[in-house]
Order: sequence, then structure tokens, then C-alpha cells
Amino acid sequence: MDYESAAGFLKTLAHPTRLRIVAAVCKGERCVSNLENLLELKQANVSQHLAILSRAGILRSRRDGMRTCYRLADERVIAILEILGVELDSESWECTSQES
Amino acid sequence: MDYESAAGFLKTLAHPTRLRIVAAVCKGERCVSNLENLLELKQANVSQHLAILSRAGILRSRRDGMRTCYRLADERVIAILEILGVELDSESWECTSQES
DNA sequence: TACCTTAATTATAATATTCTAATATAATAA
DNA sequence: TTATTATATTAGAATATTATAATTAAGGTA
Repeated sequence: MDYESAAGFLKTLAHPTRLRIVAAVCKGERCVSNLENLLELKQANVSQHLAILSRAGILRSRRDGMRTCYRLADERVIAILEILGVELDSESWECTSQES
Repeated sequence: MDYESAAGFLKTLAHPTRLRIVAAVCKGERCVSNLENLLELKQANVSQHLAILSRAGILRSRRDGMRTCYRLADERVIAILEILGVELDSESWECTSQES
């Protein structure tokens, strides 16, 4: 991987909301409304960050009726967050029946 | 490390020039003019990127007469670049006597 | 002292990122 | 069909980042 690509990849990760999303999905799928509640952010904003992570290949999505579920697609981000000592558990949160 | 700090750290790294600087110093010290020649960038620009990396604690500097030598101060960045498969050797380059 | 070299700082314009609000799309239900 | 829910997209202003040029500062030498 060249410096340009590596910098682009790191830039994709380099946002607190996107790191929280990664932490939230690293134990399993989450739909957008669930992330919206968890992160307490506007729907459009969550959707935009999800699009950025998906475009970079870090997340992958799956349609489930009206919902879209996102999951981690690149395990390397976990390794990177572990090196930095990020507590991945801090974004674990139960889904309610209405959310997923 | 919280998400805000981790994102800040990654943002510091997330620039091709800064990654090239990290790769250049990971085998040993380099002075600014040497980096300037290696990277083929303007002095001011190199100095600015060095300042960004130093502020983040990724590099440390040492005065040597008229020169300032920079070295890697945080080995975690090497581990991160290895995860991404970045070829760190691509920025190795001999210093001339005039440069260091 | 004056001069030269190296590096850091400042100012600025160009570009990129981010969040919000508004709108559009898509799936489902009534 | 119309309405509702979930998500995506677009447009925008505000903010941040970047590279260049100009200036400053600091170290060494004649």
C-alpha cells in the first residue's frame, strides 16, 4: 500500500464519530436507527459517516426490509484501534425490538 | 484512549507527506534539509508537517548546531503502517555530507 | 560587526471537511 | 392509492487543512 492510499484510509478513520461507529458494529450488525440512538446524532449525519466508511471498504451494508444493517468489513481497523488502546466495548449497547 | 484522542492521532498521521516523513525517520534521525531533498517539498511545508508530527508526540527533535534532527518518538505508528502494508523502506535514502 | 545557512513562523488563498436542513427514495402497511 | 417509516442524497454555511510566499529567528563564520 502506498502513502497516498494509506493516508486516505487513515483519514477515513480519523473522526470520532466514525471510530464510534466502528466500535459499535465490531461485535455485530447494527441498523442506522440503532446507531442514530446510540450516537445521539442526526440521521443524515450518521448516514453520511456510514457512506464514508462504506466507500472505503471498512463497512459493508445489507438491506433488511426497510432497514439497512451495517457490519465491519475490514478487521484491520480493530487492530489499529487496539494499538491505540481504544476501549471498543464503550459503544456496546443493546438494540430494542423497535430498532432492529 | 478515547475516540476524540484516537481520531486526533489518526488525523495527524493521515497525510501522505507525514507518512513519508515517518517512514524516512523510522531507521534513524534526519535533519530538515535532508527531508526537504528527499521529499522534494518546500522547506516551509516540511517544517510545518514536522511541527504537526512533533506536537502529536510522534516525532522528537534535537538541535545540532544549525540543524534540527528529527527522530521517531512513538513506535505505534510503525505498527499501524505495518498493518496497512506500507513499504517503509521506500523512503530510505542516503544523507550527503552537506545535508547532515 | 556583517553575512550566510538552516529552520521556524506568519499570512493568505485554495481546497476539503463537517454539520444541519431540506428533499428524495425505498419498503411496507392501511 | 395514500401514508408511514427508514435511509440516502443534496445544498449550504461554517470550519479546518493545506501549500506557497514572505518574514523571522537562530547558529555559525569571516
